[in-house]
Amino acid sequence: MKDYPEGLGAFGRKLHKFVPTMAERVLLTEFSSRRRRIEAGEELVDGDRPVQQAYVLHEGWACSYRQMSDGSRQIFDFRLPGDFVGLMGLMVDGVNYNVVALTDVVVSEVNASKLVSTFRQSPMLAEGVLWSLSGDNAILAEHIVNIGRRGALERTAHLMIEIGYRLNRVGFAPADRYECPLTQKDLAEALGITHVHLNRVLRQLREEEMLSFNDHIVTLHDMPALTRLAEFEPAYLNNR
Amino acid sequence: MKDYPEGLGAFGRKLHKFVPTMAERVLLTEFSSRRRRIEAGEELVDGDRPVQQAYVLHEGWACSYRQMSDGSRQIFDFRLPGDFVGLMGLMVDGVNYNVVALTDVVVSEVNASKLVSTFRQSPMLAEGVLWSLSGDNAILAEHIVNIGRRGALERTAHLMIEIGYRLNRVGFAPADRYECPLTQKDLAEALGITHVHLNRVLRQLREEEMLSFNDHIVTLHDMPALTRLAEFEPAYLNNR
DNA sequence: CGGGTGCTTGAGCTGTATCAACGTCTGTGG
DNA sequence: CCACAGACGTTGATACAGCTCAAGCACCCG
Repeated sequence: MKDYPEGLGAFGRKLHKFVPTMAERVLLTEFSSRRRRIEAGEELVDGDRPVQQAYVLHEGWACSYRQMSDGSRQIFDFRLPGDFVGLMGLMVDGVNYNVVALTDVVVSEVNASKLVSTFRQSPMLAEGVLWSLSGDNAILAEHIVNIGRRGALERTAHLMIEIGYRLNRVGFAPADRYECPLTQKDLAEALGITHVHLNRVLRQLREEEMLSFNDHIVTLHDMPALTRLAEFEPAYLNNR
Repeated sequence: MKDYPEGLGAFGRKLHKFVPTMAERVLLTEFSSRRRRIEAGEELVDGDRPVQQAYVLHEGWACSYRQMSDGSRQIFDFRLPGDFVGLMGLMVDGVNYNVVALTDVVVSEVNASKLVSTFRQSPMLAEGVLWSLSGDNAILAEHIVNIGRRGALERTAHLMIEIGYRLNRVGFAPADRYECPLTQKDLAEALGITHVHLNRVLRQLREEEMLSFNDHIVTLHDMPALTRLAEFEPAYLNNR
């Protein structure tokens, strides 16, 4: 739809604004190189391990979460194609969360020296990285608002719309439908409610013909109604 | 306590790791220049206004919040001395949150061109900005965990400890005591509970002699007990 | 065929919200 | 100097959203 660099996939699509020259193009390509596949269930970032490695996620889903001592966990963000994973780990010694692959994923590794050398070679791309992190920030802030102020129904609708938007933005889904590898338990852990209650919420959303989630397919049947219900405003996803 | 640049205050103290040379020192000083005072109650960032200006906060407290259509609001972060305010606004067209000064504050303005020129002149400082934003990210993630998974008592304890830590880190408070300009309503809006319920929670924390909040002074009477209760782990605040 | 994983539903409980009232302090204007 | 209004904090009574515990169902896979 837009004139972004072809062949760089979701990542290039997201950062296309920061790749004006051929030189930047080459650097960005470097970020997307040496791809490798990681299986569902593997931890991309593990707070208990010392060594930290960041990634660019090209395909598949991951989630950032915090394991609680009582056995429950809180997912605080999903990582979708085009997103950085674990960037923070490069900047600090330790980190107290994990990131796990929810599906098989394809990633490029980003280590600290690659990041630093990119900063030296292209201030423009440094801005791009900052921009990307700002976007993550906005998403986290929105999740706080979602969990802190909205009821379970609105909250669920909001997250489902958000994910749809983010997938659509990087060309991984049409506007009203996407494949969603999450279990109800995963979703509930992201929303701060129990999976039992989420199940009832999903039923209600289905009965009111706003949204369905079956066989790992989410369908947003009635976007206007959903948007109204959740008070969803896409501004924070800083599209283009 | 450490060998950080004197005269740059909280901001220099936070970023001292990224100021190895005199050249960087000068650039950082530039970030702290042209200070001005803004009164309590003024909006530093307003999502409804087009123009966006970022700040370095030198003194005083601010908070980032989202106004909900039903009149309630969710505070998702407090901004304390040494923190950036509204950095994201420089990177995107619009923003859907506000930042308001909770006390009179002293700030330096940071505009987009200053930020970009700094990126060009010092990749090291660019890293510093990235590091700072990573820290904000970690704080937001922790707030999601706090609101999503902890009960009101633990949640309150956690936030109070966090703020104490952050103030202590930039030299604005001893380890177990700080001046806190928040009202119970503000705090409740950050914690995702009502001010009525917060009042009861504070009473309980007081009665169990863990924490008191009177006359705008927070005293952490029993840090070990509080830390245990809230499962507080300071790692995410990436001190030094 | 048996066991695991994920989904669904029911019944009862509880943490937090809501509504309402009152107390205290502070600043303001008569 | 008093009267009053407006913030803020405190407490009680009641309601309800979401939790817990428990069970059963539908798959899928070895």
